[in-house]
Amino acid sequence: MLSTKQDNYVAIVDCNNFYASCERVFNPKLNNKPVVVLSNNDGCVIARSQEVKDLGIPMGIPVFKIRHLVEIHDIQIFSSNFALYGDISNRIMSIIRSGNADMEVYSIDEAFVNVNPRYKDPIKYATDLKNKIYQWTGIPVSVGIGKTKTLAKVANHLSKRNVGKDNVCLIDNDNIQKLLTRIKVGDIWGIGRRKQRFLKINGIYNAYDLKRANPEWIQKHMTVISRHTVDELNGIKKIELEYENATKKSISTSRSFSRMISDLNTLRNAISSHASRSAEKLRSQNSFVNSIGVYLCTNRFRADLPQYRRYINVQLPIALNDTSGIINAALEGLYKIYRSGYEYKKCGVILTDLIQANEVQQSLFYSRREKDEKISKSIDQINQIFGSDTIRYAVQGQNESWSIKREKLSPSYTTNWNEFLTLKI
DNA sequence: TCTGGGGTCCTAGGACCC
DNA sequence: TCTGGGGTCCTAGGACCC
Repeated sequence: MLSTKQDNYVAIVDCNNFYASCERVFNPKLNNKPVVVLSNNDGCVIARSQEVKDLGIPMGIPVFKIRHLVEIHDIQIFSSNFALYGDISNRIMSIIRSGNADMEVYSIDEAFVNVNPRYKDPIKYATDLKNKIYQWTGIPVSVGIGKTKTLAKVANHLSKRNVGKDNVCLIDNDNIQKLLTRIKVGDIWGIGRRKQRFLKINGIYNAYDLKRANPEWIQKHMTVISRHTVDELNGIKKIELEYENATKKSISTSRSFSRMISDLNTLRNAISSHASRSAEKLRSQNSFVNSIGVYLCTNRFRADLPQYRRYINVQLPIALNDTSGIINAALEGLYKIYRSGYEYKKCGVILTDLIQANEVQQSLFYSRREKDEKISKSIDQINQIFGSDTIRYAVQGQNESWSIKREKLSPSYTTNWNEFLTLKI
């Protein structure tokens, strides 16, 4: 009988310390040195090289809390450079795809692969792929293999702890009990802090305990998602690979400010810019939006200041995808929720209830809308050629005093002609 | 002084209806 | 004075992910 996809092994290819590794590719001096990459505004640690993990520095910690360690250990700090990481990610995904793989790009640094049964030896397939990616891009990856996505993720977790061989680990019937026993329940894909706490209270401590739990009981006391996790640990595929590049169901743009903002005018600039950027993302997937959410909030870490946070949804009379219409609706929301007398730290725009262009109903305003759409499309084209924000709406403001701080940015080695690496011969 | 951003999915609970 | 019950739909908020 022909093997079906149902029986195939699933592999997950996961880049090791991805952003930190990207910084190293073009700057070999960083090899063997501790490297961290920071979030927007150079706020929190969002990527750590192995050396930094070994120092016990946790993910997400604000950088000001580890200043002393930075000094002592000469930690190399970088602002996040998503242009660079995105480009390297695309290269890696192309390499995986070039092996005729059925794959799902799961995140910027991870891909699920349906291991074709013509690869008689999944471990060899994974090892070859891993070596090729390293050779062609300089990025080290780990591969986990199992009968389901959840088991592949568990195997991947183990592969980074030197289980298996050369950063490749496969879970099969022979080793599943031994390996799952070594995984804490909170390290399973889909089990977060809260579910972990609940499971522990009920005597379920490791992945093998959860594998043996009663699925009905889990569904009743947790969620259907958690039941799927139990099934997947038992080798029953419940979470399918998504081969197509799915259109997004919501689009959001938000930023923390580099300083506190109180005045409505600056908030208007920020909300307009986020609305404009969201509209671009919307058009890039050929969608229209029916409902626009706007929110703002004060700094929750400043207990000494009055706190305020509010979200509002603006329902549109007709679906839109033009920038000016979307900015107007977002500002309408802003005016409703803005209160003076607060120091705001962050605001954002969320487009929800999206539909594809062919589902849009015709309306009386059709001709007007068509014109706005054409304008937006032209702006997109110009901005694509001459750089984003070459053309923008006046309400977005001239100066961006609210915008982000990136003081430790590495060059965009691969995406900007002016910042290519130059070799001295 | 300084604390990220962008997603998906589920559920509880309110509104509304018969 | 007593004050139904069940269904659907919608949404805000939570949990989780990277």
